[in-house]
Amino acid sequence: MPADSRIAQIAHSESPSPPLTERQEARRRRILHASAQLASRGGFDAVQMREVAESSQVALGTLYRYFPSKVHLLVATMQDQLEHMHGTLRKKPPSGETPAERVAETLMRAFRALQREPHLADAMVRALTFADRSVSPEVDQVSRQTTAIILDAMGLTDPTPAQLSAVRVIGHTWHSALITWLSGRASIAQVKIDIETVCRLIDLPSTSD
Amino acid sequence: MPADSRIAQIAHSESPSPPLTERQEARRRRILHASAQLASRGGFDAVQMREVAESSQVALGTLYRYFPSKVHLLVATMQDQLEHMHGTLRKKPPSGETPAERVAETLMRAFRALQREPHLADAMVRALTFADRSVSPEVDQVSRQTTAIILDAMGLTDPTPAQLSAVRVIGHTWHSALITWLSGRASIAQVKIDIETVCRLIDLPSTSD
DNA sequence: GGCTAATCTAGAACAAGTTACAGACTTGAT
DNA sequence: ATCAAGTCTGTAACTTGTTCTAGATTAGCC
Repeated sequence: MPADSRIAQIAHSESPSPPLTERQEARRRRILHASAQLASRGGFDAVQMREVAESSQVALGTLYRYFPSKVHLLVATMQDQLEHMHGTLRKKPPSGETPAERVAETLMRAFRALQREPHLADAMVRALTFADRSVSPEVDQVSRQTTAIILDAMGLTDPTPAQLSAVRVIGHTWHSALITWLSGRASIAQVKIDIETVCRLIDLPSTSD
Repeated sequence: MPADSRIAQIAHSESPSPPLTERQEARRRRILHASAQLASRGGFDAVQMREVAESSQVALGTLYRYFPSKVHLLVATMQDQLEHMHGTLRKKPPSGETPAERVAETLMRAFRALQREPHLADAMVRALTFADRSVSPEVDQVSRQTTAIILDAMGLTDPTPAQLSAVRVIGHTWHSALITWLSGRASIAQVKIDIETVCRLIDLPSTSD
């Protein structure tokens, strides 16, 4: 069997892969840091694999061993940032009365954070939606993380299927609205309205049948 | 002034550009046809510019004069297909009682059409969400077309702002759900549920304030 | 028909993602 | 300390999107 590509899967404790050594963990961090930094400068296009490699002091081949494609790298970068954001959001829970208000508040807070680094947001979101099947596990992980953030904001531990569907739809809207904003086709105000609109789904009485 | 790139804008009667000659119109059709054909075979990756050029019997440079990038080409392909689909949908209007039902029915019908050519759908949708600012006008046109289809299904001629926002959110959900299906992260059943869920927004009493 | 500007063709050249490979370095087991 | 297996490095090659160029063709106009 080829000795290759065992590291790539380790990232998000899925399978029982051998743990990374300290130096490997450090390499991985350097790479993610370089990726985020380059992305912050010029978005998706500015994250060039050769530059990431150089800037994180790693050979190109090594970079590819850790992240098997540019999209993998950027999705991993997003996971990283999302974790960070989830932590931040936890500290100051939303203050709204209803679940819908709290979710909208949380998403708008996240949105404002992204506005501070629009290029980074661009790189991550474009990678996410451009990802093909080979990145599905990683993208799915991002979805779960997003779902967790929304459920957190709702204050629910045990959602019904109808609520889960509403949460998925909110996630859809969130990503897609973000894209329209990033590509200059929607204003911040419009994104806000759309988020508030979709959040009303939460307070809806669940369907019967 | 550079004589270049006047053709590219003509596609969707926006500015008063000189009309295409017959042979040019034919070239344009050949290119779009080749693009759709290659996309049907293997999705986004299978649409290779050199192949499109060869297959439509046009020089590479000419291809780029008509469509300034691969994404432009695929978005134009989508416009083309959408027009076709809008025509088809018009012929058999949805039968549901409420606007929400009719919209859901229409979208599911469109979804079934896409399922017949999943690779083509993949190529078009990936291009659409990957498009950067330079493609905004074209992407926007696709959005308008989608909006028109949804409004048509609702049977509305003069929507309120709240309804427009609901329609936008439905469009977001539609695109994003499509992507999750195309990349194998959601089942057809799940897409159906999400569409039905978001369509409930339509029948909601409009917000005051 | 002949002129001029615009367009088209063929093909080379360039850019960035990805792969391949030979040799140096680490790691873990003995 | 030594050996084998696995990793990392540096570099070249390959692929596909995109750009460039020189020469042929076409379209509109006299």
